[in-house]
Amino acid sequence: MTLFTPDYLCKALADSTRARIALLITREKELCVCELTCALDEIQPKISRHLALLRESGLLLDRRQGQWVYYRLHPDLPKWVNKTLKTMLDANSEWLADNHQRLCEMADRPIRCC
Amino acid sequence: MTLFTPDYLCKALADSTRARIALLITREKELCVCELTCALDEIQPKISRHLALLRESGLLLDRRQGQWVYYRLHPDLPKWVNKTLKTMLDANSEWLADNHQRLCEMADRPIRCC
DNA sequence: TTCATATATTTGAAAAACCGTATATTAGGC
DNA sequence: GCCTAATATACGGTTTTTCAAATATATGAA
Repeated sequence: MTLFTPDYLCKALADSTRARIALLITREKELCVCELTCALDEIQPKISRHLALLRESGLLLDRRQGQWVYYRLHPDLPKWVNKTLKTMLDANSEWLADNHQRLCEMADRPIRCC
Repeated sequence: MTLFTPDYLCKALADSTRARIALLITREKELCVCELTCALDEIQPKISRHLALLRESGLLLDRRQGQWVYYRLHPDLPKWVNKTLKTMLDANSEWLADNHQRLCEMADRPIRCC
């Protein structure tokens, strides 16, 4: 079990790419690597590397479904972490607007079946 | 005016020293450098350096009163930043317990007169 | 002015973070 | 098996962060 402290959480989110990933996932519940790559308009290795950091930090959990790997918030996060993410998301929708729009306009988004 | 984004705030708090300073000040409203130096049990230049970062980031505001310099949260912070700090503080009192105790036991704390 | 206390800044080095590119791995369809 | 798409990791280099130690500045008291 990961011990979340304020500086630990902030270190995980102290990067634009990771903060955007975390908030988009907070909003959408679950996203796969290619959806995030499209939403953030970044190259895939960069997204994967930051996702690995977020997974290793204990913030995200992944599951593979066929070729795709989906990431979601870890279900056992302390309540204050979820609350913090929600607060940040609610107040920063403008900051995420471009990412959200690219996600919505993405062609051939993979279909979740479970 | 500083533009606060989630990653910007998290970068400011992505260090144990700075996170403790920010939360102690959130709790105590205002603290001077020597109080923080005592509460965190760190050398003074280290505290001053991190305070300068927090001030330059727009999170803290300082005022000099005699020999002492007091730091408080910047009054113009976005609401979500205050809310985030409050959430972190409320859920992490245990993490701050030692710092808070050292502050309470500190001898000759400077007296605020204004 | 001289001394002491509180605070800030500079310096130089070590550690950590971040990036793009190249390469591995894994799954699915033929 | 081979090929392709999705994802992960390794490599090498640049930038950023952090630190302790030394020094500078500012205030108040004598």
